[in-house]
Parts: sequence; C-alpha cells; structure tokens
Amino acid sequence: MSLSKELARGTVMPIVLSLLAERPMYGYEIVKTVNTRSNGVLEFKEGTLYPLLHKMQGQRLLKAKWQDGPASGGGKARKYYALTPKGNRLLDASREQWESMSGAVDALLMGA
Amino acid sequence: MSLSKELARGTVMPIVLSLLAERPMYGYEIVKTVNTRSNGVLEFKEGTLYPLLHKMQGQRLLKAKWQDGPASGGGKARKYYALTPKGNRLLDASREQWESMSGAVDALLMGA
DNA sequence: GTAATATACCTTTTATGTCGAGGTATAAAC
DNA sequence: GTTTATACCTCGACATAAAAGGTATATTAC
Repeated sequence: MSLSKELARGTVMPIVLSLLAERPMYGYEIVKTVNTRSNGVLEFKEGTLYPLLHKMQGQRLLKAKWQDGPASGGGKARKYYALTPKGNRLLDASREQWESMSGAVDALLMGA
Repeated sequence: MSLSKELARGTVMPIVLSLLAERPMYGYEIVKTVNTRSNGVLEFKEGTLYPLLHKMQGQRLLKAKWQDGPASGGGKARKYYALTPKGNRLLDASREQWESMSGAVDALLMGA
C-alpha cells in the first residue's frame, strides 16, 4: 500500500455505509462508484470489498438480496446490499468519528 | 483497534514529520504532545512510536542526537530527532496526500 | 529506607485491514 | 472464437499498530 493509500485505511466501511444510505447497491457498483466519484483518489479493490460486505452482513449492519442482472447487457446476477437500522446507527457514529479524527489530524498536520 | 482508532491509521508518520518540522523533539515528548494537542482524540503509544522512529531513521527521514535529561527532574537521557531534507520533502508530499484523501472521504462520507 | 509516581528509553508478539493474485460465470462485440 | 466488460468469490501475504513486557533515573510521600 502506498503512503496515500495507507492513509485511507479504516475509511472503507464508513464509505460503504454512506453509499448504501443513499440507495441499495451491489458490490461491483460500489467499487466503480467510489473510484469514479473520488476521481481515482480512492481505489476500492474487489478483494477488499467482498469480504468486508460479508463481514458487515454477519454483523447485521447490512442485508442482502439477489436480483437478476440487466435484461440487456452482460454480467451475472447482482447482490444488492441495504443498510439495517444498526448499520444506520453505525453510519452516524462513523461520521462523528471521522470529523473528530480528521479535525485532529488537520490541526497537527496542516497547522489549522 | 477501535473503529475510530482504525481511521487514524497511516497518519502517525505524517504527524511525526509535521511535529519535527516545528522543532526537534524526543520520543516521549512526541507521544505526550500528540495526545494533549489532540485532546485525546489521537493516542500515540510508545510501542507504536519507537519502532517507527527507528524505521524512519533507517530511511534517512530523521537524524537522532542524544542529549542529557533535565538537570532537575526525573527521567533518563533524551534522544532528540530532527528532520533531514528527505524527511522534509516527504512531509510536503504527505500533506498533499492527506488533503486529497481527506477531501475525497469528506465528499463521500459527509456529502460535501 | 522504601514504595509509588513520572520520566524516558526499548523489544517482541499478536491482531487485523487491505492488497495481489487467482478463479468462476454471463453476454456482447469483433 | 477470442477479447472485453460485467459480476461474483477466496486465499495467502504484508505491514501498521497495539499490547505487554522490560530497563533505568529521580522526585515525592510514607
């Protein structure tokens, strides 16, 4: 992991929670969405995301539902994930923790 | 590591670089400074910092110099660390990477 | 005098998040 | 019929950081 990628550690789960709060999404879609929305600054990997989704489901933060792929176009069936109430509460907590942590780092690193 | 601590991963080395850019400091001082300046949000541990300082010294990011402890007061001799030019350049790069990374996370997580 | 506290250094082992590399399957495009 | 894009998945390796333990000095309190 490069220096800049190492900085992004721990942000994967919060970001997944945040995206799924917008609307249910499937794994491959989450990867593509993060990578394009962040203009390549963040680069989610499938090897990172799929195990995490399973873990979060086991923790009852997410629930999953299989759905057919698009009638036209390639691809397999899609597994859509959605937030549970518990996932929603963790999202709130994660946002607070991100704000306090990033504020502290900003102060120390950027002299804010 | 808790969720909030996990978020702070990768920030340790940048913060060390940033503090040492202000003035040379010794390890124990770095720990106390970070913990108080961040109001406990960040909590550097000695088991984290000392191995990191040695690693950074090996990478020629820091240079070290032993100095006597305070004439009055407890404590052993102090090992002061200062930035090398290479450390200074990495600090600049780290600040840029922190800004771009935290900006991307802010956008995805906080909807900025 | 000795126990506790604060300072100040250090190492070794363990836990865990992420990546890299690999694998399966569907369907369109060339 | 090979390549490309979609879409799911697992396993092993790695590196950061924490936990736990260890050494040593000097002041304060009993």
